[in-house]
Amino acid sequence: MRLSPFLPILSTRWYACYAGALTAPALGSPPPANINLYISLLNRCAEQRSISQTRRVHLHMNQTGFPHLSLGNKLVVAYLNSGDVDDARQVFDEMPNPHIVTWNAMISSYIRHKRILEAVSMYKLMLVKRIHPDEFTFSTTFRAFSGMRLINGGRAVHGHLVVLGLQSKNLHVSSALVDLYSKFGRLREAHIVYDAVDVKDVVLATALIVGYTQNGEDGEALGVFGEMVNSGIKANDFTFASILIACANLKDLFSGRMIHGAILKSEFCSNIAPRTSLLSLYSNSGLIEDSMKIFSEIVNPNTVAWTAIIGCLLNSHREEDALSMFRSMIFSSESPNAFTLSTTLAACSSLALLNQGKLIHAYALKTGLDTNRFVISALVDTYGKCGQIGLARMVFDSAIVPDLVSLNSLIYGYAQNGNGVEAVRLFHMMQSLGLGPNDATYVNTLSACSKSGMIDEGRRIFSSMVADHKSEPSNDHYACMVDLLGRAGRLEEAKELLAKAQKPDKVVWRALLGASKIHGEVEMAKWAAKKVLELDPGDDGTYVLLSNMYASLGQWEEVIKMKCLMREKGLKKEDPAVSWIHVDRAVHSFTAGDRSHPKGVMIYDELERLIEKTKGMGYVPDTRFVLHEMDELERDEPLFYHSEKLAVAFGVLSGRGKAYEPITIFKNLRVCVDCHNWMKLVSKLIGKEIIARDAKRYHCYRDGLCSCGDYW
DNA sequence: TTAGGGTTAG
Repeated sequence: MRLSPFLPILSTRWYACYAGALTAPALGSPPPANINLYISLLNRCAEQRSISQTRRVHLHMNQTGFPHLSLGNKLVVAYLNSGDVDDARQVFDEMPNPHIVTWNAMISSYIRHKRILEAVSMYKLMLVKRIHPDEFTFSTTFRAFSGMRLINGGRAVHGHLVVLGLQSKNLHVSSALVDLYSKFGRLREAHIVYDAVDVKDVVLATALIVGYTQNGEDGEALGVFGEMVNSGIKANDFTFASILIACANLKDLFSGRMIHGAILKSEFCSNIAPRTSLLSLYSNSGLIEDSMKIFSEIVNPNTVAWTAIIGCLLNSHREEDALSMFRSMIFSSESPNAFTLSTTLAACSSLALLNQGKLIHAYALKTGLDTNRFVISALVDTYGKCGQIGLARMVFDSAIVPDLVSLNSLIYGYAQNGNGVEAVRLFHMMQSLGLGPNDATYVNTLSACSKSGMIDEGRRIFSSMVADHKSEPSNDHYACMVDLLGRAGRLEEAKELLAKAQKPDKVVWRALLGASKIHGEVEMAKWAAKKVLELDPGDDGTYVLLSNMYASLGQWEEVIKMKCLMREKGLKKEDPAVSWIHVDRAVHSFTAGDRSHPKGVMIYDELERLIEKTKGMGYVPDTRFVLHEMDELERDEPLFYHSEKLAVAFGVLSGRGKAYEPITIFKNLRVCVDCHNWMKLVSKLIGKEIIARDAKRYHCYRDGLCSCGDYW
């Protein structure tokens, strides 16, 4: 048999395929057009999802001049299956009368490729051409409107559905509609659609359950789940994954454990989604070891499972473990996504690990995840908490669309870094960025005013919050204002303001207690402490705070009373003060009077030397704070050996002779007044910047001054 | 057709 001149277009295998279908190929001429041949070829192209073969058959059809109009539907599907929506559309547009199935295939392909706008315009084109949509059209179009976040468009399509009388019975349509309304928080409407279906199935019920959990109505989700089980519908892995999230949000360990049992008995016990939800359930209930066990039983964790376990560790304040889990993930076959990066950045932010944060930033830039708003916010937060407010600002400015959370983080960054003026400036210009303040914006801005002593500005913002937003200030806002006024010594004014709070919580009273302590107002401190303990009798921090205040005033009998009271109540002591510093890729931590470091002798020598030199510059030890972080056993240790001083001494020792680099130390509690004064002088003495991050903020000491302006 | 993981504040 002579080969056809068209053979190069098709491979031998394909030739064999059509040769078999041809009855009598004419020698020397193109194969005759044969509809059955093309149908079989196009079916095969669609099955094998092969774009190159689809193009060849298409070309072949053009070359033979075969009118492919009747084959258009097949050709469109072959292109769509091969992932080429644009070529499919071209063929589609040439067809005089595409089949409804072809319209639907086009719409759902656009959705699959996240080209939602085109999906919706396709639906509109259908209406213009007076093509009657069918049930499949509706279910895909609802998904398109849901993806575009256009509730009104979706509603209008719902209207068409009702007009055509197709609305109630079809499960696919109803599920898509429940999903659409749920995504817009319209649970009442979602539930009406759900109720209208007589014979429900697991997908429909799961869509409603997910709607409720994603809108914070977890109790309702449990209700729908109960109804579903009672009506004999069997849950699948999607249902289990979702309902466990409802239990996790409600911290309903009892129901969660029952569902865990049901999963173990089901065929879905090894599926990853329900297992991932179980992780979250146990983590939310404070059972991190159970979460770890479940994770360890997952054979090949995917990105979601890795992210979940990193988040669990973070929630349990095990940031170091969260980071090492992230490293394990990098070595696995799964790649981090935006969820993973924002979670991991939160761990970096919490530990103020600048270099780790920068590595993740680099990864985000490389993978294009740097445009994700969650990643941006987490980066702004991390840089802010690492004292790199310039970088935080750069990341914020790099966002194409400004985002409220990242702006809130930036405001807080400026607050922490002692630039209250810029924080307030940002607050005032946010409207021009098209962003409206939320509760967190006010908390952050007011706390910026508080940290920078901007009393009048804080007052103005607080009043404007009520006037402009007509919202009642929350306890958090009252706490900020009490803190602002109290720190500035206006305790009576703070007390008057507090009286206006409808139902002040312990956060508000603790703000007053803290301010009273700063100003040595014993009676007010006692009153505030009493209120805190009424609201939370187990608040050990309050006992410690009172005890420290008595100590700073030299009222030792009261100190002893407090300690006895704590012992009686079985409360644990406050966490001991720890300071740490990163040197040569290792973390070196110190507690007060700690001599356990291998270079202990050298560190103490260095510290003595620094203290002597700074005394010469006017350093006078402030002995009021001796007990601040000392245990009874260490009371005889001089004030000089506070943890942050040891960390600074080690930093000076390690940095000597090396290229310039600021000394960065961290402390788990707030930095003490004496150490604060001392570090200012050390920065001048050694001609280097000292950066100290304490529990609340950053202090950048340079040339004898601190960025906080001595107000923290 | 339905699912699980994410950023800020006191």
